Amino acid sequence: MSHSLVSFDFQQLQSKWSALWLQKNLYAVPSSSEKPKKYVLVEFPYPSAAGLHMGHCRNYSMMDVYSRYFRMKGFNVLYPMGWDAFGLPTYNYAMKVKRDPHEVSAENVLVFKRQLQELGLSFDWDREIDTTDPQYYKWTQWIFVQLFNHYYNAEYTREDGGKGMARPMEELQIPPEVSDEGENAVREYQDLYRLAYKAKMPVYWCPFCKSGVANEEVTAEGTHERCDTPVEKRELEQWMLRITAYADRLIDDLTMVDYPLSVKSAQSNWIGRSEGITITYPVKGTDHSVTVFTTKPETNFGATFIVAAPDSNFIKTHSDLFPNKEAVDKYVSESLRKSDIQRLAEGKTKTGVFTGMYAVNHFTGKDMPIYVSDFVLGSVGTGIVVGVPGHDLRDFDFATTMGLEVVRVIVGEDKDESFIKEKAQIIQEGTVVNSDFLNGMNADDAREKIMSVIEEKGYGKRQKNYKLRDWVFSRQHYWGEPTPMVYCEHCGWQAVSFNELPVELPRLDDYAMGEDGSSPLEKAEEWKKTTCPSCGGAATRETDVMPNWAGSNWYYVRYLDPKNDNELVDKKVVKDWMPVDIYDGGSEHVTLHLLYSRFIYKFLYDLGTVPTQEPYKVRRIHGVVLGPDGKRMSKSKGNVINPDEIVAKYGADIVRMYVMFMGPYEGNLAWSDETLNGVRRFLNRVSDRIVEKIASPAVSEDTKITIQLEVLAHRIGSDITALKFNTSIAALMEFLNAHESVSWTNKQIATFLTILAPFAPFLAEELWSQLGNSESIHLEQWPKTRENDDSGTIEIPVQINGKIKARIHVEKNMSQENVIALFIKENAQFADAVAGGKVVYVPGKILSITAQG
RNA sequence: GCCGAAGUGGUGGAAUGGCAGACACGACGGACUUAAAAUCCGUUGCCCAAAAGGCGUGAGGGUUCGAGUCCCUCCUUCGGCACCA
Repeated sequence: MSHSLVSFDFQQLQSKWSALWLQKNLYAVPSSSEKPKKYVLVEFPYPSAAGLHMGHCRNYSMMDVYSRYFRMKGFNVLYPMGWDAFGLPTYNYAMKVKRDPHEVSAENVLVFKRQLQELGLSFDWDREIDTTDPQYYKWTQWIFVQLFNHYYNAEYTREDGGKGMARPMEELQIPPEVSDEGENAVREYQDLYRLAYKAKMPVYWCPFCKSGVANEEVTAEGTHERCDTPVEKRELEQWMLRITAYADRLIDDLTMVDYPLSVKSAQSNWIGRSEGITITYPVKGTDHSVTVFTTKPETNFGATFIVAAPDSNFIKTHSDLFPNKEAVDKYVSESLRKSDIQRLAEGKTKTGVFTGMYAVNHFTGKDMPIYVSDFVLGSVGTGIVVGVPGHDLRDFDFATTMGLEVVRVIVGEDKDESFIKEKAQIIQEGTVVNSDFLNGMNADDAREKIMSVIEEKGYGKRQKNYKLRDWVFSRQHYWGEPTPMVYCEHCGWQAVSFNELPVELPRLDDYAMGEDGSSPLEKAEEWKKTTCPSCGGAATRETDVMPNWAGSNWYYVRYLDPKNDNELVDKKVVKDWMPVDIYDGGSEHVTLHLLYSRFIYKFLYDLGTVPTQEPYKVRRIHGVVLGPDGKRMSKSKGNVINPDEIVAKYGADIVRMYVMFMGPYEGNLAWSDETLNGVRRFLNRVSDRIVEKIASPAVSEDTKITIQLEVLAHRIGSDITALKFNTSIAALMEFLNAHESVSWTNKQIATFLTILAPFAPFLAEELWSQLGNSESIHLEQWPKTRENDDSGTIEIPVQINGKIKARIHVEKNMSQENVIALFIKENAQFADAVAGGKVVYVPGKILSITAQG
């Protein structure tokens, strides 16, 4: 491999300096310090067999510059790294090559670590964590046990004044009629409230991964987001986490954090809170009733029918009463066979069957026929909706198909009461009509009014509804944290006691998943056998493991105290460091990982383990490095750029600076060898010119260069703070372009190298030592800064009626009067314009004149 | 449909309401070289032969001495959510 393209011997520099930095443990971060703290977090990678991706290089390099800058500014900066090694890719790969995932994972970690170290990233390796290390997952399991041992008291007022808190199970009030029935009844009652609970329910199942997957991991196309296989639904008994208990806090606390608006809205869309009311209508001729949920009760005078979902409880429990039972049963069994995806694919034509029963509208007294239709989802609200065809597009479609009455109850300014489809919606700021006591009110007031009436008369109750579902937390895999639960015939599910943690993953002869979907751990007969923590009798271990999110929910807390064997984290240490000051990551994690980790962190907050309500003060979303063809890099497209090859060819400094220079932080940017060449030329010039300047430094100081260096230090500092790494590098280039042909003093050379150091740590260190320094440049303070050069003269444009007509040289601090006088002296032809017009002088920027007429 | 982001040269992209196109790539011309690579110098938004001049930040309005930037109305692209009641 030829180095002739690079004018410095980067291989020699890298091996020399990285060895020395490691030996001196240059980037070790003390847990406590007089300095202000800054916690810089990047998403930790799963170490796949393919090695580091170019995207990792870019993201970690950018935040490395950020960390190095703040270190030089006097902060105690924590920039840690670890391994999210329980990822599915590692497991799938191990299965493919038929090896123990432990071994494969350990090898991958070594490759990743070597690659990261070669890039000169300033991680504190003493704090390295690995989610597959039993000393780490001991605490992942501990969190699970705590979830099992707590319930959510939504009425509890916390110390911070907020409402709702996880409380120990012992505090849960057991109704007397339950405790009268004995121990088993009490246990069953408690199980209904635990934050981790086992439930048999239809869950998505991935036939490729042979495992259940969370709703959140299924794409809109109905495929598993990890492997793109279409998912099925199966009934499985699974551990669930009651994330829904935290739904309000997960939405409301977004006001406490600085995330991009798009991220906040993705989070709250995902949780999908809607506020409305339930209404219970009597079923005509029976003593039964039907309960709907609606967010638009002000339209209730326009309600003309009721529709229940095929899988709703109402249909299940009333089917024998329906006059049209036969037709209903047929429809229900047909639609239950269809998947959600199928139903949606069948298009907009609504189908349904009349049950033969009627509900009575409280307000109009009219009979509303009760239908069953699959456009209503059993899992949403009460699984039953009230049809208001005048103001809902779906209801309108259904009414049209079934020939049902349409009543208009809200009109816009045009007062048009016709029933065309386009008008079948709520009119913003509309006026209520045809609605008795609501007539003439605007829609918002009418909603409040009718909700109060509904509650007063006992027809229903205000309620919040969420799209968010509880989190399926079981996977039928091998490569995950064992769920620390045992099953006892007498005592039911019991948590493993603290001194038994961690429950280690047993080694197996065959790690493959069972064809029937059973966990590979089912085969660990000896491991499965255990004793019940409660009665001491024989018990069996849970064989499902946790999903790959489990370890990444809380890893940023463990970095603070990675070797603590007595607590998840030391109380004082976590108080000193949290929250994370900036969390850099990808857009693919803005819903799931962010939501899950915020949930678990809030739970830890309720336990008193962590000191703040939110884990991440600032979240930023970096862009993606695309292949040279502008598409996402992938093996199958053959457009993958391998970091090892590029680093071997150009060296770490050039690669680091190129990936930052290629475009803005948040941009998705195509790889370009040509642009990389520009950076290579720049660093060659830096090396060549600085070596020359060291050989013959200036004898007397050119203060202009000194001032320009101070301006440069300021500009780059503020650019780095704003994550504008591309323009920082442009500023370095501009400076060298302007001053490369003259000699600098040693002091000036030193300052320039200090500013360069965060970007090109190896070359800067080398030239620094050639300058005669024995300590590392990376322990230097950031140089003196100056906001702008306000000495000397400057050329400014003169704008007349919006057009540049002249240029004048002015002193930077000259007054408006003097500038105008100077202008007229040099440009007498504009004297009249100035005298009769409006004149604005923006110091150092522009002189603007607007002539009259 | 709802929510969010973004539209600037041949390309990636700069620009606290103040000289649009910084910086870099590419292209063209030149120097060096037997030649290539590497390096160095010059030109490079568009129109016009050039100068002068004019036109230019998706479109159209507006605010302002001054708008890529702020406001209104559109268009287009990308991302997220979606028969969510």
